[in-house]
Amino acid sequence: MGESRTLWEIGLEGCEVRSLRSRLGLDSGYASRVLRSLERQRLVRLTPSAGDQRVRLIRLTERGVTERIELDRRADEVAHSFLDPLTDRQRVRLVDAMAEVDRLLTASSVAIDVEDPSTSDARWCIEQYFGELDTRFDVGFDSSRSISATAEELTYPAGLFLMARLRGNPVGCGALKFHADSPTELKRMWVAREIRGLGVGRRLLAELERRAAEEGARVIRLETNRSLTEAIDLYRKSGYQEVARFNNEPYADHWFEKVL
Amino acid sequence: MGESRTLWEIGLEGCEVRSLRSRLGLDSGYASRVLRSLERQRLVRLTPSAGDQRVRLIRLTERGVTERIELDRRADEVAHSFLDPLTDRQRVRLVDAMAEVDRLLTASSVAIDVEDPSTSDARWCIEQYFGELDTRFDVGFDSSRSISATAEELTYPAGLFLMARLRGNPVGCGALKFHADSPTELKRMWVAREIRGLGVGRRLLAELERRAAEEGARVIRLETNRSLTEAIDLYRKSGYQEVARFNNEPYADHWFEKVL
DNA sequence: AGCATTCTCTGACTAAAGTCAGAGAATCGC
DNA sequence: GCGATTCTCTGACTTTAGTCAGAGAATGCT
Repeated sequence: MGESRTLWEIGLEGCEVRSLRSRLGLDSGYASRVLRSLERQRLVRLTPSAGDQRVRLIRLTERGVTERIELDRRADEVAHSFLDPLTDRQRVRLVDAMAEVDRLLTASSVAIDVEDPSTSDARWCIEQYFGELDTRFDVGFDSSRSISATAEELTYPAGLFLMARLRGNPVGCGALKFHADSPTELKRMWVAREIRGLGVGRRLLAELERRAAEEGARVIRLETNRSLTEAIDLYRKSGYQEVARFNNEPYADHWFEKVL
Repeated sequence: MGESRTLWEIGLEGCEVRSLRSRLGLDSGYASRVLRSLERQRLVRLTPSAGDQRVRLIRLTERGVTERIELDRRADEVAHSFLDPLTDRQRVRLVDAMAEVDRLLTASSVAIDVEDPSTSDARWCIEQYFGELDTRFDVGFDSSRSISATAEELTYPAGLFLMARLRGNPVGCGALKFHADSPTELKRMWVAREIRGLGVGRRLLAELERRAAEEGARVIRLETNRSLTEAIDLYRKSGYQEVARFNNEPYADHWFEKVL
């Protein structure tokens, strides 16, 4: 039943009831009853949160932890009952094929859409992007020294901001800055490390190009740092040609452009 | 709901209600209500069977066929929604990986057990085996000219009969004939064409050897025809050595034996 | 301070997918 | 011919997994 799933989702550290509810997508009334039933079985303990008296914290009791371990064990048993009749080679092939299916279904679940660059999710993406630049550039990265791409500059009609989401969670972004008298600029291309290699960067780039073309852009250009090798590979494979420096971005080593 | 599943399982040719029920594993009362609901929607027509007035035949009406096609279309749509965001290469990889998972899970669902060689399922397997020999041997195959391996000879303690089943359906067999003064003989190795290449032959052979050893056999031997190349490969790979003719089976070209 | 909002809980209700027992009609086995 | 079995149907009941409306307490906003 759903109680097992809930027990499992609580985790060994416990959590707030509201976060549990939103993670499992449960109705508040339903969640309340499920948790009370777990409490009656002495599998969990509910306590009011210290900070906010409305919020309830839920933790597994010792019995709850035992039960959770038992659930894991039974899941393992099912897995073994599938693997048991197979040879070692077949097991490896099964595990590999399932991982491949999982990867590709994950890839296909990533949705890309225009979003407002000023939302907290969008700002979170951009922070991740800056953080990654800071660790990868030899000299670190300070966004105030770099050419600007503010939320206003990336909001239509000045520009646009694309976000990639996996089951609701932001996992990538990319943006355009339109200019009246010069080519459209590509900015803020970032893909979360966990889902790299699934073609999300390629999809973001293709979608940005499609939308740039829709806005009448003939040429897209961008600058990038030599440490961002995957990005540079992607640009080259997507038809971008290296061109002479066209701006004075202090962190850039390469300038690319593509005629749409 | 389950009605769609039922509608789909009826098939375009219709079927008997009892076979539908056993295929879907439905309770008779529940099935009755589901089918009546489909009948009320004019998706199926129920008629008494000509032969047996207890049995009811179910057929899709024209509306039912349309509905079934619509169900297929919607399933296709879901499949497309998964494939749409992927590149052609990713699609090929997804389809391949899913087929691999399916193959390996099928392999792992095959259960091998000792069964009575006189049941109709066992006789069916042996007929399939004879049928295959008849088409593959240059001179055809007439079991009455071949060395016997009757149900009695393959029943413990004279011998034993293993059957491989996939979700209840027989898909392979293999047998042993024990002898007081000569090596145990291996007979009736057959695997249904649909599930070849999944390692079922190898498992049957390993299980026969294990049980032979359990009965105290030190050596297993067998004869086979040159046209049965997969079987010969399997025997060689499993450690069987070709030996001189040890019986006068008219259909045999090769004689093998393995010391356990 | 006071109104809106958030979080949780309770009670009432619902839909889907069954299970179970028993009955009636037809057929089988001897 | 007749008792046992098979097939189907009906009515009563259950379980699972919820939804919905509203209430109460705590907190946030201004």
